[in-house]
Amino acid sequence: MQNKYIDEIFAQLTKVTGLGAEDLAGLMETPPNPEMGDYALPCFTFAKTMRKAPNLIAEELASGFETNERIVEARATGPYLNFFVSRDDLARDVLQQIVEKVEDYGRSEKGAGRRIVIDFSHPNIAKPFGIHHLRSTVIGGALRRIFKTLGYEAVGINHLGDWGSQFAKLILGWKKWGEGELTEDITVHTLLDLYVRINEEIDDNPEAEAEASAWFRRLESGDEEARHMWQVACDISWKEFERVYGRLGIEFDVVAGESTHIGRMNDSVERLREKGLVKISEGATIVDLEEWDMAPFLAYRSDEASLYATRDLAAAEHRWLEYEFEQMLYVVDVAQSLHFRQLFKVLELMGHEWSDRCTHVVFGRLRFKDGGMSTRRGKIVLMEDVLNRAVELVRDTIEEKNPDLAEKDEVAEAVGIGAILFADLDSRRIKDVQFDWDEILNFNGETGPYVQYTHARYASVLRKYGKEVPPLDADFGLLTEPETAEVIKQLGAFPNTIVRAAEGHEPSYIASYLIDLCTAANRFYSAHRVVSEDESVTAARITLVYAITVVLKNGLALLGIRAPEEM
RNA sequence: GGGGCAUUAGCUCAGUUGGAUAGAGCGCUGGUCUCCGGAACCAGAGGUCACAGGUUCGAAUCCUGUAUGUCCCA
Repeated sequence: MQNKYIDEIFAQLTKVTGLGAEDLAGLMETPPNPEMGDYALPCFTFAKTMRKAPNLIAEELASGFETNERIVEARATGPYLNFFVSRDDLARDVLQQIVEKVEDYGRSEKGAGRRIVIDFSHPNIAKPFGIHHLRSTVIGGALRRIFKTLGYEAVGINHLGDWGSQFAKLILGWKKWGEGELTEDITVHTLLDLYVRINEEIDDNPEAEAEASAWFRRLESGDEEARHMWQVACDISWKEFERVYGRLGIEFDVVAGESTHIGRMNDSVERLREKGLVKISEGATIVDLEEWDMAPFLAYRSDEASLYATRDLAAAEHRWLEYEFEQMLYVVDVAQSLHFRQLFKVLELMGHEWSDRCTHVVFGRLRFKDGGMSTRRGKIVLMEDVLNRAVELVRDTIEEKNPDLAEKDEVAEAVGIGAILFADLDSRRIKDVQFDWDEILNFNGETGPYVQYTHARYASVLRKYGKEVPPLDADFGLLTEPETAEVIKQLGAFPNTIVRAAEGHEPSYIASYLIDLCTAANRFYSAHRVVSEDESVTAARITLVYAITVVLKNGLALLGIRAPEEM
């Protein structure tokens, strides 16, 4: 919270209270009700030093405050000192910025010269893109855009799960039941069937397990046949992933799976040894973390096989050398909490002073009403099925509500996927998400389609207006009704909302902000006519409506959601 | 057994760094509309903020314990 109004308030209060601007900033808040003011200073803390009742202090400060063209009133309400900002000054300030910057409104250079690595999505190769990868993909994708908007150099990395014993199982499965060569014509679904079947086989037959281990050793030692089959499986999967990412509007700066780090694992483990951190326990190579109440970090299994922990260690060290990041974020579900606490502790013990720049951006799990799902047993909800179903239902709704709409397919795609994305991003990431079709496909209330609808509705008003948008001669002094002022306040809060979302690694702040903006906008719309006989009022309100569409579009874009002009 | 996370209205969730009467949406009930897109707007009902202590002028928010749920531990 820092702007010229706050500066104005501080300029006067620092003299009277003897407190610095920073101390005051920690106290300032927003009144619960806009009728009470725009900013508030609770006066309880002054009671001790000034030896007076807080409400008296508030009154004194209020009467001593010199109002001006920015702060038009300082009023004591009980123990609170409330400030009123000039409505037309605020309107002019906010709307001019939006009109000038348009798609750059919200953008800043705050993060210029600062680099942040974001590890997200990382689906498993040789399995279809499941709905359980939605959250990391969507949260990470949003964070990448949010940081880029703030001027950071955000490096989005897709650390594909393209290494591990599951590939050995797959190869074994193909050897047992596959027909001919493994080629790229095979679909990822065939690979999944194979994976399920071989797991059943291994459960029943311990010899198969040993065979799979042998294949993994061949793979890790660079055996040509094993490597070739692995590569084909990767190519098959990547084709599908690219299609899904395209629909979700997700981009990466680097695609570097676990396999890119396997050549570095030995060096990393060697460094662990040099530091005297490793122990051999039951044949496995470990770092004992009992002192920190954690299970040991497992570097190599007793059969010398690497684990994803090994690969994450190598990857982290490599990324530091490559990027010298200010922060590195791992957007990974809560089930991996222990793993990351272990990893970061090991990095610290190794003497990497950058270990505290690593953060596990935790999110809750997707929950289904009919219980969980396991790829191992082949129970998997496919991402594309979910997207397709949402798009189909939107298509039905369009037929019902707006049958004359042009480009129905394109709009249905934007709105259907928007609904899924918004549903995933609108609550704090730590919470588990209930995946409930009824709720996701109910387009009323706090949903993606509601935000998109609000945008389309005002875009339509601008079209009906028919003249140049935004008008050049708008008098912002006409935008002072309470409903109007609320919209303007919301519009002005957008840049800082992006900052908060970045600091908290919390895209949901953007989603809730958009809902609040829509609510304020729709209230304004139902209370006031935009286009009327009065030309100057019309020009001012059209500018406001234009600003609403701009900010809704910018905000949705941060979440990866498109804003159709009509729907 | 050890550890992480969570618990706010029937359901799904907000609640900035501790501050004014705990807010939305869904669902339910009722209403708005001679007019810019009703996927909207307004109103009503619905709460011991899991429980018990503690810190504080002040706690949904911080601390401790308990309960419940959930996840992790070669």
